[in-house]
Order: sequence, then C-alpha cells, then structure tokens
Amino acid sequence: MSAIETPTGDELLKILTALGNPHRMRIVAALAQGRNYVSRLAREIGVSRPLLHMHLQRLEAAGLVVGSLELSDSGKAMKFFELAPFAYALTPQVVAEAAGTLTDQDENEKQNEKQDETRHRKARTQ
Amino acid sequence: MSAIETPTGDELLKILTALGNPHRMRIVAALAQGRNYVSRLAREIGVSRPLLHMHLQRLEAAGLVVGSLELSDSGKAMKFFELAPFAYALTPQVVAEAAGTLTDQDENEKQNEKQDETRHRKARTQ
DNA sequence: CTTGGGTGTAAGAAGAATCTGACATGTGGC
DNA sequence: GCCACATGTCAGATTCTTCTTACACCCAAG
Repeated sequence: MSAIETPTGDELLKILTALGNPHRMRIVAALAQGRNYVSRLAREIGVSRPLLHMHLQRLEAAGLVVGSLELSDSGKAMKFFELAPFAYALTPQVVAEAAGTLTDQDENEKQNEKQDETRHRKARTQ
Repeated sequence: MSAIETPTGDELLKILTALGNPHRMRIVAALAQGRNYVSRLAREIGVSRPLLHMHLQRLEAAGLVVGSLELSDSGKAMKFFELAPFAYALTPQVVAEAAGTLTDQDENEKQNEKQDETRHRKARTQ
C-alpha cells in the first residue's frame, strides 16, 4: 500500500506548481500508461522536444517522475521517464501545516547561514 | 466525514494553480484558524490589501474559500472569508484521469457567441 | 561523410502572473 | 467638514513562466 506523504512547504509548493499546468498534467497522463523516452513522448503528445525537456525537468525536480539515461541495444543513449508513485492529500490542514515551513519570502540568505558560522572561527593572528 | 472529490481537468488545474503559490498557501493557513475579513487578514499576514484581494479571488474561483459580504453591527460592510472544506487526492491516477477532460488550448470559443454585437454604426448624416 | 535519430542546452521572444500605487465609494464618530 | 476604516478596481511596472529557434554532441547505417 502507499502511505500518504506529508511534504514540507517548499516541497508541496514545488509539487503544486509542477502539476498546475495542462502540459504537465498530460505528461503525467501519458506516463501513467508506461515509461517512455523523451523524443517519442514529444511526438506522441505533440510538443517540441526542448519544451518537453523543460516540463520533464520540472516534474522530476518535484519528485513526480524519475528519469534514467539508458543505452539501447544499438548503443544509442535514450532517456526514459516513468512516474513516481506519489500520493498526496490536498486538504486545508495539509496546506496550513505546510505553509508553516515555507522558506520563501526574502529569506534569500538561506545558504549564507552556514558560511556565517564558519567565518567566525579563529582570529587572523597570522 | 468528507468524501474525496474527483475534479475535472479544468477544475483540478484551477485548484493546483490556486494553491501553488506561497502567499495563497499562507492565506489558507491563516483562514484555517478561523474566518476573517480582508483588511484585517491583510494586516495579519503582511500583504497589501489589493494584492490580498487578488489572491482571495483566485482561491474563491477555485472553490477553496468562500466569501460573504456582511454588515457589521456598526453598519460597515466587511467581506469575510472562510475555508471551504476541500479534500482532494493527488495521485498519478487522479491527474491522469483529470488530464483527459482538459478543455485546454483556446477552444474556449465554443459557446461564447451569444448575441450579435452592435456593429450597426449609423452614418450620422445630419 | 552524410543522413537519421537520440541527447542536452542557451538566447531571446512572447505571454501570463504578480505587485504597487492610485483612485473611487460608503459608513460612523468627533 | 474631516478622519478612520471598511469595500472595490484600475493602470502600469515588474517579474516569472512558457515556448521557439537555434546550436552543440554522440552513435549507427547507408
């Protein structure tokens, strides 16, 4: 069985913006019928390959699909994508809880934190 | 108990794009603690009132919140918003099924034609 | 070595979403 | 009248997302 995941605010945000797009919804629908590689998928759903590439990246960044570069028997590199078995509940409580852990806003100094700590070390006595 | 709703493609798309925004997630979180009126909510979550107005419209259009214009005992008009008790499941199957009913593209001009526009510009020859 | 099919990515145009700063309206109280 | 506080809306600037059009590379078959 599949447990219902409880994502953090940023994760949920990425998931929602990833799925909140007609093309990407269709991509998910297409992959629900089985894995596929990029060029073929692009032909099947009538989308340019670079565009599909962008959408797949967005879906993969949200953890909704997984891609793997494989070598076909004839030696060609082909990138296959398949669905990740995600399961999220969309309720006010889930959204409210996730909103509490949103790291957005002007908290741009997100990764500057760790640097600030280390730069406080020993004085430059040389 | 709350049954899990199965939206159409367009509905799900509106829901996802409505929730896929940090501000609107925080608005949902704020309303999860009780109903509130616009100006006060704007002050509490630190957002300009016109901006909050826009976000609330988006949430209401998606059916996630409901607003009602009420008259306070002192006669002032105040628009209260509260959460709608939504509950959606976010799984590949749900998305795939919804994607099939996407009325996407600009096939919006289906029955948008209702009446003949006043294209009779009379020649004002006096 | 050219063609066909696979991969990735970057630049810039086009479009949509977001946000601010006015403006307009109504009410009650001083 | 003026102020405080509520409502709504609009124009424009800004920013983000989406999409096209190129370019790069690799491998195999003709």
